[in-house]
Amino acid sequence: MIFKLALFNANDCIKIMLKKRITIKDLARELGYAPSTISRALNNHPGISKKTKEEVQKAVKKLGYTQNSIASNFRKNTMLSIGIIVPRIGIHFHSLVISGIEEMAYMRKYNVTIFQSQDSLDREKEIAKILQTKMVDGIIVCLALETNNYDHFNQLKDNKVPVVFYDRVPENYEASKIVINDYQSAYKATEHLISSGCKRIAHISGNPEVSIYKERLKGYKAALVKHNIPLDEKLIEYTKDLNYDEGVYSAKKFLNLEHKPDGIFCANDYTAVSTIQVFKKANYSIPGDISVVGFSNYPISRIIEPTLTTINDRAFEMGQAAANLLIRQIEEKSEIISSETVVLETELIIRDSSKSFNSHK
Amino acid sequence: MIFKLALFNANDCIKIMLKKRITIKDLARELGYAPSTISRALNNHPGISKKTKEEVQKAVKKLGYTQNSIASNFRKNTMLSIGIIVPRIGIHFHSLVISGIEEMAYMRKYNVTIFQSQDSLDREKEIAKILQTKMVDGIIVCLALETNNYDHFNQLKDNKVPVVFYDRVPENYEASKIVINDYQSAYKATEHLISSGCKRIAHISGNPEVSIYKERLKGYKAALVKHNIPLDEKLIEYTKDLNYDEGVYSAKKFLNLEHKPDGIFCANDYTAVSTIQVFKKANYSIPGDISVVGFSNYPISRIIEPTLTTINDRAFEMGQAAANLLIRQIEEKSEIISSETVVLETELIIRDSSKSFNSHK
DNA sequence: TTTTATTATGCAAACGTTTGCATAGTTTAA
DNA sequence: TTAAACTATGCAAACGTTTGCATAATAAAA
Repeated sequence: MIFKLALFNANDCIKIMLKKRITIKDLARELGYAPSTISRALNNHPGISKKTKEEVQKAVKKLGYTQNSIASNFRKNTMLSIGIIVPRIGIHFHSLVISGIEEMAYMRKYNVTIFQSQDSLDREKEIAKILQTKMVDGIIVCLALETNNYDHFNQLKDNKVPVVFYDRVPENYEASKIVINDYQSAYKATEHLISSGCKRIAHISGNPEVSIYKERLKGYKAALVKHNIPLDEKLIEYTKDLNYDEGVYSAKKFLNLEHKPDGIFCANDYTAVSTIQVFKKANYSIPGDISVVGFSNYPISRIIEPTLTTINDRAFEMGQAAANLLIRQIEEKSEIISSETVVLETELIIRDSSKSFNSHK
Repeated sequence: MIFKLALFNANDCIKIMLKKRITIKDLARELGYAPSTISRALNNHPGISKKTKEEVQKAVKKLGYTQNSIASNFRKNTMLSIGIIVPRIGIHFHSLVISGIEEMAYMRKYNVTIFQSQDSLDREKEIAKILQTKMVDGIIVCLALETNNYDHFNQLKDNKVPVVFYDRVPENYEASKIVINDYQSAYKATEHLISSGCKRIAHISGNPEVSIYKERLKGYKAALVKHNIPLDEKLIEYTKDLNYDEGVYSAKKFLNLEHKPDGIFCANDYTAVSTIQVFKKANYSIPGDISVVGFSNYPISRIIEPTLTTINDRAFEMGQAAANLLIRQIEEKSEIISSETVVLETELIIRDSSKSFNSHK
């Protein structure tokens, strides 16, 4: 033990005994180099000889040096870090997006700090304030349900922190956005119902103040109009946040109509699932009597009986795309942050809750 | 315009024009105070007069100052940040835990940085290396499936970075842990099947090398033994990671047994759901012919028909508890980091996939 | 041999904030 | 009136790393 300790100089001994962190200076003292040389050696700078680099690596192991990345980030004035503001992490869609973001960020050596707005505008503002303190190099946001104005993101813009929005994105606000084409997707879903023989198609909508639900509603209507099917407001149910119970409620209303629908396009899978269950319980056959199409391709859509025809909303890819775009903007460092909108292609996944194109008579 | 600009001094003008960040020094110059005074004013230090604090706040607004928290963290040698290593964010259980962590952390002014190990030991090691560079003040980990040795956490220990494990925790390794009592929970679940009249109870297990699944298996066996029901290895199916398809496979094997089970305890809800579906498809009535109990209380357990009796594994609370314990350890700063294990109480949620205590004859 | 490149290293400042100690000014107590 | 206490502020160092510039040492070219 004494022999082992003798290999260290007095100062290092003290550091080790006090469990102080070993710094570059300690390595410098140990090896008789200047701190700058150590720094360059650690960063594999070309001007440092191979021999020295090896010496340094050996000393790193010996003294147990780990970089103080706060100091490094401070000096380099970059965090290699991106922030996410998400309504709720527990919602499957968002957790998939976050997963995609993390995956892409990790590859590019960035790390990812998450915040939940809990769908509250106030909290979103608070978080925006926290994030503009140079804590992150860029931010990815899905707006809170409550959010109807975007001033709190201006400060970030002013400080040249790039922001990329996804899914619930601000309207009439210059910013980078990653979205799917909700209009087009809803159109596609509705058209699928039409072409599989449905004549009276209902829609369970989210809050139409929120742009994505507004677009889905529009797409639904456009498909009907295109195929000369009259719109009927009784066939549209508006919900607050498209949860399971609201789906039950809406489906029951459809069930009680004198002239019942033979197809329902739901703005998400939760309501689609509850719709299926309500109609099954009322002894309707799906898709025999009524077809149901959802939106999002949640895991449950493959499990519910019948399995649910739905739109794959590409959550994971959305996260990847958001991280990708954000990091590009961070690293561009041009004077003006460019605004770019990426629209991801969705796909209609046809399962058993709707008749397939071929099977309709 | 000129008048407005005249309110700024020359230096500030340059800063603003170049869009350089405003610092404490700029505020100091603007107001004729020392930077230290500004710093104290901003941090609401008692030694600074109210008048000065107000002046400073006014200048902050005027010049648009935001703190450089990298610098601040650097100087204070703390990040107010906790890291999470999680197998996969997209798994609902983990996203709930993360949600709980974020919630607690946010209240305590910490932020949360997430990493996915993708259930890979190598990646877990890599992340541990990244995290020990003083990037975070403490770490919360759920081990990767592959992980069978814990040396990569020793470096963290050496650098006095507290670590709290949850759910999949290391065995025979001194560390803080947040767990549920898997043994007890499985015992409870199995006993419920017994007391609702089942005589032949099967089990779908996860990988029994993983401690939580080993414990669930043990609990299952113990309940049988306690109630004098003979163990039968044919009634136990081992899976790799308890996914839906493995559940289907296992359930079919049970279905093909000459002497079929009348109750199945599944180590998670996915396999329970597939079990229900397999038996339903084979025209078994649930819970009439066979009862099924799951584990985790996933959202799907309330939707599947029949709704699934399961164990509430308290994911959100687990996250809260982990963050709580970790932050306490961070702030204790005692010389030795204490190891503490918190066992959360689970509850059996009885739904329609098993007969209730009262209804069994 | 002298000049010019080339290579390897060191010096010292800088990044923005915080903080222990010092000090000037003011009030209170003796 | 002087000492003591308190208030408000300033000075300067410190945190650990990086980096532009300078320099010493060596090798190559003239």
